[in-house]
Amino acid sequence: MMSMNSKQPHFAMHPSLPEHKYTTLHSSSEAIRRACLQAPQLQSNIFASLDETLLARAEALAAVDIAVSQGKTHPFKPDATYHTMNSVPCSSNTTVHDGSGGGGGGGGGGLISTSAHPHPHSHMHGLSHLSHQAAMNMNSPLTHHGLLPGHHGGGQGGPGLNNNGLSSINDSDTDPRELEAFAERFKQRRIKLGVTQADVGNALVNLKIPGVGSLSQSTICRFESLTLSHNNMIALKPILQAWLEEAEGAQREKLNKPDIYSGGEKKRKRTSIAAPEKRSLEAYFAVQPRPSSEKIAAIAEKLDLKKNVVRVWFCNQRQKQKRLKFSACH
DNA sequence: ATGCATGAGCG
DNA sequence: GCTCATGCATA
Repeated sequence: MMSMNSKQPHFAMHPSLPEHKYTTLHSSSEAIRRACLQAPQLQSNIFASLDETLLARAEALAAVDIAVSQGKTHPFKPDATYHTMNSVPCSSNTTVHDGSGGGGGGGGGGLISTSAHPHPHSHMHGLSHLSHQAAMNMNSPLTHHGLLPGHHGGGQGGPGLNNNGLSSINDSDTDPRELEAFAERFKQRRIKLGVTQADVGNALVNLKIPGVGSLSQSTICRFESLTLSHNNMIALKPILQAWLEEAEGAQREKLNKPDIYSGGEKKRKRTSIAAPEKRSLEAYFAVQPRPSSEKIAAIAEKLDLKKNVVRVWFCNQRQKQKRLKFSACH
């Protein structure tokens, strides 16, 4: 009985997407590169004054990348993972500077909404505001929701501390290793319960935890695969743990007493950036992860992509890289 | 499982 | 305009 169909319409604003060729090709070499290449700052200035030249060069670089990536396979996955892979030596310096590093500081998250998709735009359901940018400021703003596990702000990891009695976080809760272990346990137990990721997300509402609504399959999946930010992982852990305990408890009950009961709008079109363009973007990104609006416009024009698409791509790329760096260092 | 996108909150 | 948390759509 939870009637909600968590799909609310919500049209993106692409009147007519470029409908590029759909290709799925990932050059995972970037992962490696990113993990090791952690001091792009040095080139910021250069990029600032470069223009066609560098762009062209970046593209040339991209071309090289193509050749390379076509010839071999890489051991790494293209996307960052939270896994503690100690193999990659993190340059002592450039480690995890939280977002504040670049230029845009802030960063809020979604809000903790109730699961009752109130508006036709039911976008953010779940908790969101959880960890926020807790890492940047040691005082996580979300704590005022009582949801976020508090903690110091050391380096990347720290959700602000909050002792509302709601959730006190211990060092172990923020320990990457522990989170990783929990995620693994969570997945196994979830599967044992025969529940899908989507089910979990929707079931969270039933926990009646203040501020906690539902979450999407995507988020549950990312939690299990550790592809969320560290703070996000920390914020979600207690919630998912609560669900797990609840679910297992319910199942036990069911086993004891057999019986009881067992049991529209328009869709947004996803833009797909073709492989060649993607490679170029990656090349640009390697040179300058935070291009100015003008640069973005220039790149967009060169690649025949919408400026906003390029901007968002860079944003997402930065998010990914951040995770990557973090996991690489932990 | 993951790519592209939205939107809150912040500077 | 960015970061961050999160979602829809899709491979």
